[in-house]
Amino acid sequence: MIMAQLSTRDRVLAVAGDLFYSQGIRNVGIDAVCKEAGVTKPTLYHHFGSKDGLVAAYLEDRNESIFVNLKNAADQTDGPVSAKIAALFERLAKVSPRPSWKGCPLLRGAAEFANDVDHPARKISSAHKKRVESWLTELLAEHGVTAANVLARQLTVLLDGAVMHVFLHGDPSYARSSGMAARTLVEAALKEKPA
Amino acid sequence: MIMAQLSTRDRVLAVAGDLFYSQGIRNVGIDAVCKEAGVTKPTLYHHFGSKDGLVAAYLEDRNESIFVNLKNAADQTDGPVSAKIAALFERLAKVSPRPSWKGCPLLRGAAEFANDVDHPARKISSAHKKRVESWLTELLAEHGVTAANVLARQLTVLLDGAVMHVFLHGDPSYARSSGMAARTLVEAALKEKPA
DNA sequence: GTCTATATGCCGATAGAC
DNA sequence: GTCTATCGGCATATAGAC
Repeated sequence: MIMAQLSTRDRVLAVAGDLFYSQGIRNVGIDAVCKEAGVTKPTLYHHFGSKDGLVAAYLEDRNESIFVNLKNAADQTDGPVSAKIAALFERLAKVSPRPSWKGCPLLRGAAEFANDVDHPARKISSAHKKRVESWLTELLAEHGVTAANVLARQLTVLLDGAVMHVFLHGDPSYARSSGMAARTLVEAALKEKPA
Repeated sequence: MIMAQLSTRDRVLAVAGDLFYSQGIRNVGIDAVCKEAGVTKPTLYHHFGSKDGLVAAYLEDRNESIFVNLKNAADQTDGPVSAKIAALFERLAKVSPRPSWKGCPLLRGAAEFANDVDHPARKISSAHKKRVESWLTELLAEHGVTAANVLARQLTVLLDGAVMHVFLHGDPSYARSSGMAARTLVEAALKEKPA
């Protein structure tokens, strides 16, 4: 990561993001973030207010980048909707073998704060998944799927299940198996009432 | 929980399980477990060796009870395989609204220790999901599904995706939507080569 | 906006007695 | 098998100077 040109705030956020994602949010202390970013604690607290504030900024950042990546994967795939959907799973299969890949930061964040429904991590994670679901609903509807909202839910659930299992077993083949299931679901929905 | 008749070890384990599940493993200290169980730290360490040892015992315990519950849900449902599979999702919809329900302890445990592939929590969680997958493979094969192993993977992934999303949004309807998808997948597999 | 220095409390784990 | 007492370390957060 080239950070020389970043503002202090952005540099701290970038470092925190790396550490939170690779080590787990609750497993990373403010001290470690400060040390790695080359700032002192009062500076960090000046910009983010609290650790929860820093966590929220981190997850909002991932929310945005992941959403953009998903959209790009679909947009850059030609062919029927089923191919666009399959591309999301193919992207998972392609990205997950990287040593730094450790699952979905939003899902993991929500799991780490299971004790507190009102924690920012929970709210941001839920909103992110709803956002993906809404986007998929639009995409499917545009391509003539009736009851697009139901199928969008099913595919979002399937995709996150795939993420969890690829992570759990360290095996990207779960992404491809799940991608085949996604294809089946899309095609079954199209048969109900063809476009 | 009635614990008067339990051995010290089992009482500590029961208390630790409640706390780990409701508060998150990393968020619960040894002190809290000891206080709640009415023992001192050396006693806990005598029985479990370390916090990781206690965590492993907790997750092994949940592995067993969850697996039994899933099997029971399928066994107690009559009709075609698709109905037995749908029953797993129906069980999720039924159980998840309880205030104490906070998702899958194995998935959450794995997420909490994302930084360490060799942590007992990771191994136990992975083994548990493989166990469910193997059981489903058998169940599907017995009912005439060809390529039962592929379908078992897809259904396991879908089920855990449903668990995560029901948890994330606090909305059991994700279980029913996913159950419908599971039905579709099973029926599509049976059409490939009917029993 | 960034620093030095520190408050305050909880963490996992253990020595040694009985 | 269970206790009292305690170790050393790290957690989040802040007071006050510049």
